[in-house]
Amino acid sequence: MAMDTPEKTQITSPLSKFEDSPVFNYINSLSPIKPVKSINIAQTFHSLSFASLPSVFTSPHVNSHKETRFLKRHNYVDLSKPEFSSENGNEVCNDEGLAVDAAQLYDNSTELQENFDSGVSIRDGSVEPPGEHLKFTIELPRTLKYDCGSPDSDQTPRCGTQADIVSKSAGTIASLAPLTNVASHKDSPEGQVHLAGLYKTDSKKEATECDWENLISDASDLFIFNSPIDADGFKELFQKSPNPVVGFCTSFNEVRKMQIVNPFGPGEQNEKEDPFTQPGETIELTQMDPTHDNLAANEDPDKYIISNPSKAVSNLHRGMRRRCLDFEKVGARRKNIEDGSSSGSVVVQSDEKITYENTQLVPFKPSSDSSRCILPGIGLHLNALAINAKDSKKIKHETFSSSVTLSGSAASFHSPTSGQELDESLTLVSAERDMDPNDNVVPFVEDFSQTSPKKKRRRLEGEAEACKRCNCKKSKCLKLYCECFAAGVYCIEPCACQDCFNKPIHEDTVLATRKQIESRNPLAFAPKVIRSSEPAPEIGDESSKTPASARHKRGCNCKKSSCLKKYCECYQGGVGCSLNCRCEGCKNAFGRKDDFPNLGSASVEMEDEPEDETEASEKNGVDKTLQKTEIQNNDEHHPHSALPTTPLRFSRPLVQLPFSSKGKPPRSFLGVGSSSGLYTGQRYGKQNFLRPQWKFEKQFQNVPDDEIPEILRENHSPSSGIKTSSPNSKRVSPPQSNLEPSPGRRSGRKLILQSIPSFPSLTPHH
DNA sequence: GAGTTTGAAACT
DNA sequence: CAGTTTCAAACTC
Repeated sequence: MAMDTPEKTQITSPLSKFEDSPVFNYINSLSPIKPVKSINIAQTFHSLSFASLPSVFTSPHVNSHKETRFLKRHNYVDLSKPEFSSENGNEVCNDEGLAVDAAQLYDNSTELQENFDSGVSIRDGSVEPPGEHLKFTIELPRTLKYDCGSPDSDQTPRCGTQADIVSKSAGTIASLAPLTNVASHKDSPEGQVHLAGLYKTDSKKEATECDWENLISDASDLFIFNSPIDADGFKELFQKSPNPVVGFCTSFNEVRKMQIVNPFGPGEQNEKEDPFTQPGETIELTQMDPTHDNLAANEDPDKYIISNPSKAVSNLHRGMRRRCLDFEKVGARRKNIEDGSSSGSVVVQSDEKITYENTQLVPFKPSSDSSRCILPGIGLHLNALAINAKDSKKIKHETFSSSVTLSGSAASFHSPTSGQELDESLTLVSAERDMDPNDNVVPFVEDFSQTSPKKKRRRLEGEAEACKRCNCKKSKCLKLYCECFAAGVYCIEPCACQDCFNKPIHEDTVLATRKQIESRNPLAFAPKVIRSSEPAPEIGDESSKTPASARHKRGCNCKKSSCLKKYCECYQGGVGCSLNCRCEGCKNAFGRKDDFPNLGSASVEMEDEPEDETEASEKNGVDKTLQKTEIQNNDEHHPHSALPTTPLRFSRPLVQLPFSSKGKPPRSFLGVGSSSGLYTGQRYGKQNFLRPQWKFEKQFQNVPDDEIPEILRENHSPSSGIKTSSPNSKRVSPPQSNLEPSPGRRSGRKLILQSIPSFPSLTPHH
């Protein structure tokens, strides 16, 4: 179980008002299971690796719901896409689907409310005032845009200009529904533009409301999986919450209802069968001018009340799929396809998700939008992120989303309240971007999907992003040697690999291989870098100060690089070496192994820990030339250097990764992806894998031990991490989804996300 | 861009 | 589990 417990028992510093609010607490207290799932979904890898995910969840429905939610979001985003207006006949399908989804969303929400309160049948939903939902739908994208829109901006998100609440909301939303955003972005780069337009136009006030609504809805979605009771509790808490935002509760309630009420039944229905699905409506949506600010406000909600859950779901999945390699589901999906019965509407109880996806995929492939059609699959998202990160803001945007996605579920689960954190995370994302000097801001408009290989290539070099591009010659991209594979993403165009099997076409092979590898090492696809929470309760105060903010799960084994080059996974991951490392002559700028806090050792020295090698050397009074020797002596000299995590932590953020300009983000970060990510994302996620997770990280950190899987528990104490071992006897630290390669960037933030195990082991049986 | 170095992953 | 080989990224030129 485990994975993440949203519960933050200890929050060192309130990131936001929200956190303090009862609501936040409530959310945190929610069952850990849900978040995990979310995470899995979000992350490329996680989902892949866990065949046993279901075990975590009590019922498949839950999963379905969640996914459904994402899809819906996704759809919303899509609504704003230009495609709707597109003249292209091919798009009709897409548009239709989108429209349907949006309508559905609305419809569902409405229905849910009705049902929830009055027990009215689902269909009654039409009665309800759609306004909010619609608005909400649209708003979401905006919000994201809002926050994420300016990756370039400094630490300060755009939203900074708006009321805090708004920004928070946005942030929260983003975190909560990263998938949706991501998917939308990915699916249609064009859509981003529209979104941007919307964003620009919408009024702050409205945005605020919407944001909250979105936030709530997202949160509710997360919670939905929980029992209705929980939802109620949450609701109550929420209402009690001091939060000034008006209508928040209302929105939340609605959302909650929606989710609870809509257990999927609708999704299962065939589109045609669904009385609510109306082509005409679809058209309306299509016609909508994405650029309009407030569709919700202006538009008649009723128009949108088209519900086609199936499509919505499929859309959702679609978005997810692309980003992540969902090995587990691949098989199922494939089966569905083969069945032929799967006209899309057909629902397979066992894997509703898949079913929907299939449906979705079919219609979309034909789409004129190249971006959509390219890889039916999975993993694209992360790749896309990586690819584009450098080139465009849009990419950044996506990255953000993706990162969120990776951690997303968990994150969202944790805290709706963490708006601030979200903002921060956003900022972080921006920061990451910033890390790479080469990262030129490109207009979101740019369609990354269409980027030429050259561009991608270019990105490769400069990109700090986690894009995974491999150059495998012999491994067929089916071994961990392959960064793409390791990150849980399919290889894509930018890859220069040969004989690549890491493609959707070979998903069965990929899946099988993955399983094989996981059987050998369950943590093989887990994020390599684990960000441990700051304070380790077990450790003394000193230790708590020294959170080895992040450590490589297995530790490195560097012999010649002194952990000063990217050969070193620790260094590459932007983390200091730990006791787990067997490195020789460690000079890791992010933290020397020697400096790694030992229990009991307190050391002041850490404070001095040099951010960069030079500094470190100086501080230590060691001449670089002598460093080697010195390093060896470090243990003796600084045995206690245990230190200082604190100093390290904070100092690190300031430090820029040496490889920032050219370097890719650490693989582990991707994990997002996927594997990284992602519980990740992909992405983290590749990260893009996912990096935005930072904000989530914090939450994870404080999770009580009981709720945290043992694996994760290690994170609490640096020392513990060391103890951890993989089944293979390898030292494995709790997986973490770090999207961010460069902890340094995140200075001062408690972003440490304790990794969420990507593998099944996390499940209850664990 | 080719060649070298490096260390993780895989293999024995 | 240790040692060796394979591999591809990182790095250098």
